[in-house]
Amino acid sequence: MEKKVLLNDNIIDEMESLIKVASDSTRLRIMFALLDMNDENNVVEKCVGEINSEVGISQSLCSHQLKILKDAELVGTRKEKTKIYYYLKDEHVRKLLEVVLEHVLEKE
Amino acid sequence: MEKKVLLNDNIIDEMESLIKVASDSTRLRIMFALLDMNDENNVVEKCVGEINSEVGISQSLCSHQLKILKDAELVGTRKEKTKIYYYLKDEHVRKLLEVVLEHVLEKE
DNA sequence: CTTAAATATGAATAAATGTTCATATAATAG
DNA sequence: CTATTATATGAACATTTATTCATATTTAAG
Repeated sequence: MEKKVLLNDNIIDEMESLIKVASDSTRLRIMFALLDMNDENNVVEKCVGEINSEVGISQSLCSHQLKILKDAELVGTRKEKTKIYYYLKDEHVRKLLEVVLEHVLEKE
Repeated sequence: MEKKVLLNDNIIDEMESLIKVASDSTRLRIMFALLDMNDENNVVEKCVGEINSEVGISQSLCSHQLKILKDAELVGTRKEKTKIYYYLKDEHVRKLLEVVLEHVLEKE
């Protein structure tokens, strides 16, 4: 009953937007590139060039998709000289990727 | 390193498919309708008619979207006379909704 | 067998989305 | 100031997707 009150249209729409951002394979690859080697809770940062070559996509596409991830506040940025470093911003993102990965692996 | 081996294209694609299924407000509403009143780990079942009137969508749309949810194995069905009861099939779905809801509520 | 109730399906349409290409901006080095 | 490197942006296109409408299927009841 309490949950029902919270679940107004606004919240559903925000959930939809957030999940949509995660629902694309290119963006998933980007997020995993930022998750990779993330031992010991260390924050992993990579610049755009590193990301697009690691993921195997064009610079333009990478930049477009990073903008979408940043607008959704799933990644953050840090500027250093000419380079802009991106990192996963939110613990919820990691959990989301974990849950979905588990689900997929379980069905093998 | 171990994770990297697992993350081949197939798995990314399956993750994409799964998240795409969850990334629509109509399907989110349907899933919450099946999650609602789910105290004590009880399984909630509702027939198509109950779902579409509760969610406020047409019978046809509801049926289309339920098919998508079922193909993704996020919901299951049980037949009883002329009615078909749907229920949330997977614990991962609940976790996914939880994580996303938390993320959205935290940003208020 | 006919009718009614519950659900599913197919075609059509409109809207949203991912990707590419060309170009713009910003910052640094020479 | 100019050239170069790194990143961002806008327009265009092709594809996917949600929704509606009309109709089909299934099951039970009379």
